[in-house]
Amino acid sequence: MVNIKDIAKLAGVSVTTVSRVLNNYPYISDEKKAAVLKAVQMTDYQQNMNAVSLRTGHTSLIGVVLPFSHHPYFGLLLNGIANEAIKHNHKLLLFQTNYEVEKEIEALRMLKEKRIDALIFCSRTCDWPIIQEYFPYGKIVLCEKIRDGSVSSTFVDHYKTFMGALDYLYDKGHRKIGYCIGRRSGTNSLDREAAYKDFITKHNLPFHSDYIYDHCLTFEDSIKVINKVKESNNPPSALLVTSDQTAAGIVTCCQKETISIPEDLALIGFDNQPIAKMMNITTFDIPYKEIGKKVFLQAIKDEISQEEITATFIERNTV
Amino acid sequence: MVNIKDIAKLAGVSVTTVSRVLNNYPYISDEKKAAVLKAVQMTDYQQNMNAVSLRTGHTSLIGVVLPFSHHPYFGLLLNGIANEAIKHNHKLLLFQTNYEVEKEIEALRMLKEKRIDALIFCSRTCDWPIIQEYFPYGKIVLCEKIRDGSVSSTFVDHYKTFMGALDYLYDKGHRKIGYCIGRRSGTNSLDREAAYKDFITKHNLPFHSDYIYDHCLTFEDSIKVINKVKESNNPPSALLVTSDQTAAGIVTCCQKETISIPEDLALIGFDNQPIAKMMNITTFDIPYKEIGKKVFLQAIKDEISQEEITATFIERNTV
DNA sequence: ATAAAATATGAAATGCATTTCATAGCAATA
DNA sequence: TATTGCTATGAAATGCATTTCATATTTTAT
Repeated sequence: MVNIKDIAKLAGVSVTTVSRVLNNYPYISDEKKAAVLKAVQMTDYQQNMNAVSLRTGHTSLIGVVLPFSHHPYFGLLLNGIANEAIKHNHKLLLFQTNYEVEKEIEALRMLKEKRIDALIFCSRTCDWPIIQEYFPYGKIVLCEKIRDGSVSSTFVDHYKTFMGALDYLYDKGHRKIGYCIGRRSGTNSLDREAAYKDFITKHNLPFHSDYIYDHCLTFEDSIKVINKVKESNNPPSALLVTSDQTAAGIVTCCQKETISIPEDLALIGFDNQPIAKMMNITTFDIPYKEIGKKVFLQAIKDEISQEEITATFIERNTV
Repeated sequence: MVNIKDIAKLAGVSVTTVSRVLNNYPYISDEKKAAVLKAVQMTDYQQNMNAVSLRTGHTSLIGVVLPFSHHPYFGLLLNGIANEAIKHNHKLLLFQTNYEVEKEIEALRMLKEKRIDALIFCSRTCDWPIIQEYFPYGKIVLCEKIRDGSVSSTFVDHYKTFMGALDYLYDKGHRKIGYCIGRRSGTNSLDREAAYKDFITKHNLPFHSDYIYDHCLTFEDSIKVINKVKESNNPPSALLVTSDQTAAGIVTCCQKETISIPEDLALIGFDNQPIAKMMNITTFDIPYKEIGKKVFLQAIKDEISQEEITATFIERNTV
């Protein structure tokens, strides 16, 4: 394999000059530059990026942590990040964690190993202090609201959004409201739970723990929800569904089960995915690609910043 | 930042010994080993993987090329690859190409730059000779049928599968069969087109170019299909839909439009996604996670191999 | 008892490119 | 004219860890 030394010899210059040509250093005579370029061409030379990274201390690689990539939520986010990465000539290292802490730590460790310049957490399971340990080793960016201003993040205020949705349903007359969520833990989920609890307290409504439907991520997860709703002798009259996929599934299920929407069951989805538009589901538009873009930009910037993204309510026909 | 030299000094041994301890070389006295480990612990030392990679020539990084990650097809494939990568202590570098050749070449270049050990193409746009150029620089694995045995691949025989589906529809009495596909180009699409053309030739059926519906990937892409079907004065009586997402969308559309399935329009989907089961769509099960797993294994193995994956027909209610 | 094999350790070479330092000619400025 | 700034180039140091040699001490085998 040909290296910079070979090029130098071939072009009759020093390795310094070769390096300078390769890195567009301005003060090089045209002859030497041409000679180097010719040698590169002839030998089909390519820098060894491990050597470059060792020397310069950075890799143009950004880590992305997400539990799985086959859900539209993460798919879209990843898409947004990837598109922006391309623009800035960075590559992405993917860490699929299945929500396992050990995998998240592995990703963090790669900051320390200098294999990545920064790390984006699309979602996390590990505790905050673990993340903090790795602050010295590179930029860490999250997709959740951060109390202290210690790291950059781009986030949707889920408390606010959830409360807005709940109030809307309340105004429409609903008193038995439930919600479907991907997982109970995680900052974003806890924020929504807090909103839900504050809401029922505010309006003096009874708390039904069975109005909270867990593990709702996909289209088919709706089956379990509708089965539970059918079995209940006091079912909710409205559901907040944190994924449009599941909301669409619920609509489909209800058609089969002759549960009419919104009369028997009102629905508010989240994400404003194309399927929600197609099925006329009232939802919140959340610009995931935009979030992906922002989060990437934060990852490559030196300054720490917090960006709040607003979810916009889209009224359609399921309430 | 503390390096191996610092550890050596601290532990009172040579850097060689430190390296050996770190790499589990067998012949080290217990005292020295303990001293090194203690120094590592104390200083929170972590190897610089760029230096390791520079020296050893490999990175434990595998590149994955795919057009986009927000479609279940690629999401599932990626998931399968990622799960297997974890088992083998490898990480994935993601190349999202949007089917652009330039991006694919960038991915290939990273083999040459020694940033990745191998490259998996989930889908490609670039021509074969371009790929061939990079054979010397690392293992390349594809998800398509390979003529010559020059690279490893895991693939579904789409010609065979498509022909099987067409024959099935023919036996059921269908003579006006169309199909929905993601893109017209690409080996897999061309294989299906070949099957389609051979099929109509075999049965002496007329070729309607408008029976081929392009750009069908997502649920909502079904709208265009159904609109075209409605407008046609000689619409197909059956459709092969290469993505269950789109097939599910078609089912949903048809419900609204009161086109009854399978009477007015028969449907065979592909992928056997959960949504197909839920909506009772006749489809082909294609084990994408399994393909992902295989393809990863091929990427880290030295030998070249070709693995054919069989798509299994699942009869449900849309034919 | 002696040769061969196993255990244990370190100095120095190596992988490859960037960057600092040093040097020198030439043009612009004071 | 003297001084500063720009252009141009290369030797050597540097980033960090692995691996090859070289060497020495113990064991084991013959």
